Amino acid sequence: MPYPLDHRRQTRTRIVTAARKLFNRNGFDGVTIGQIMEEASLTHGGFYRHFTSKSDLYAEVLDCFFTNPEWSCGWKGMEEFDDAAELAPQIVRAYLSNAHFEDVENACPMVALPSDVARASANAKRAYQAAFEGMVQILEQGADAPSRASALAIAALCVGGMVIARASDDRVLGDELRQAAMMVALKLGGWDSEPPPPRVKTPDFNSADSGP
Amino acid sequence: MPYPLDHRRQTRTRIVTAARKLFNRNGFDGVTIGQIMEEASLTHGGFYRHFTSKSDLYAEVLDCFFTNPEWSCGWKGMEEFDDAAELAPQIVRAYLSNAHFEDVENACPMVALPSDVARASANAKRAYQAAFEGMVQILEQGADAPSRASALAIAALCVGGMVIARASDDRVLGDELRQAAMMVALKLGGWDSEPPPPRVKTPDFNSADSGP
DNA sequence: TGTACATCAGTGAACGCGCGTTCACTGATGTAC
DNA sequence: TGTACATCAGTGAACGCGCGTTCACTGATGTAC
Repeated sequence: MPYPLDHRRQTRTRIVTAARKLFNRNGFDGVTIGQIMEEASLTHGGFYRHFTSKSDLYAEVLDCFFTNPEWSCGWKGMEEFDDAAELAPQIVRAYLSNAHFEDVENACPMVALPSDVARASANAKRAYQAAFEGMVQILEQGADAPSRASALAIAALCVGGMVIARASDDRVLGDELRQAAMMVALKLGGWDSEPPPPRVKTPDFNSADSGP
Repeated sequence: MPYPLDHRRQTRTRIVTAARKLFNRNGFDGVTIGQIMEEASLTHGGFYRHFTSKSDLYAEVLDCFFTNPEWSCGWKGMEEFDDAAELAPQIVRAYLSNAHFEDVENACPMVALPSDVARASANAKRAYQAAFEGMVQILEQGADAPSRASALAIAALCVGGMVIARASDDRVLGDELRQAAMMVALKLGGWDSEPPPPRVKTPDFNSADSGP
């Protein structure tokens, strides 16, 4: 067995990471295998040592992203919250934050890829759905948690607000929309009276660099 | 000036109509010019008599769709409402209805194409934004209309709910989500106490064929 | 009214580029002895 | 410990297909006389 034991696994991970970044920015058809391999510091020929096709990689990217919490923590910035009642409103704030809006490459793929997934395989859709259900589950937890219907609506506000903001030309409208969605979502969850925990800044919609 | 005066215009419209249908179903990269022209009962070579490029057509499709109300009335089914106070809740119901969910080809492109548009030209984004603002404007009108923030949130619930439902694998979750989004949106708008006008059926989420 | 002409929408073959995929080869490293 | 070997990750040239775009040509129809 030549090469170190996890060499293969590491390379595979590098490819998936590169692909996630590029797919997130440009979608499935907007990215070539050559670009992905170059981003992973490899040449395109080696791709098929790790994946059977481009679609195969796509499914794995979605799955990994939606499954692996660490990948989305850049904009979440909330690892330290184990109290569910505190976690839920913080997720809403982070999801609709400037930081998440601006970091396209590391954004949640629920925002970046919905129409791609709607046309993709059942595998891709399952991965998307799993992510959404995971989000709803978190929102439903906690002391005086919102109803299931409210949790679903809050999640739809988060994803919908971001999706529309990204597809709009005018940043001002996008900001206004995200702020409105955040306000309504927090109210729906019953979190509007609680001040945000002091160690995390409230997203500031007037400054481009704010967010967790 | 050979050919009837509006022959050219009619053909152009046929191409745009065919393109709208196909783009809606398969996205920008998932459709070829040959397919579009075939759908319009023409051969691919003639395409460039009407448009300078595929992107050019795409921008026109978005613009037409978002501007031309008649194109989206299949699922709206609400032309007869001129009373704004009645129109707004009816739009919410129709937007999140089974009919709209199932009719992919004639669906609102805000639902079908958000990630495509997010990566497309400023022209495309402007068209998307115009549609969204149009929707918000309708929701803001009427007697005791909701606040601007509520109108934005209601629109985000409509679009977001549909987008997520389309990208999910499980129809049951999609139905539950759309129902929750509808309930919350109607409540937000203050329309939950009013019964729906008798001449239009309330969307029935348990029957596949319901809707206006 | 009828004929010749001009225009231009539409046709379909051809071009050329890019991309997904394949394949013969290289070379790095673990294993056997 | 050192050498020969086997394995397989990675390379890069090549293939072939599909699609956007071009172009010379056809033919339908309005206009001039």
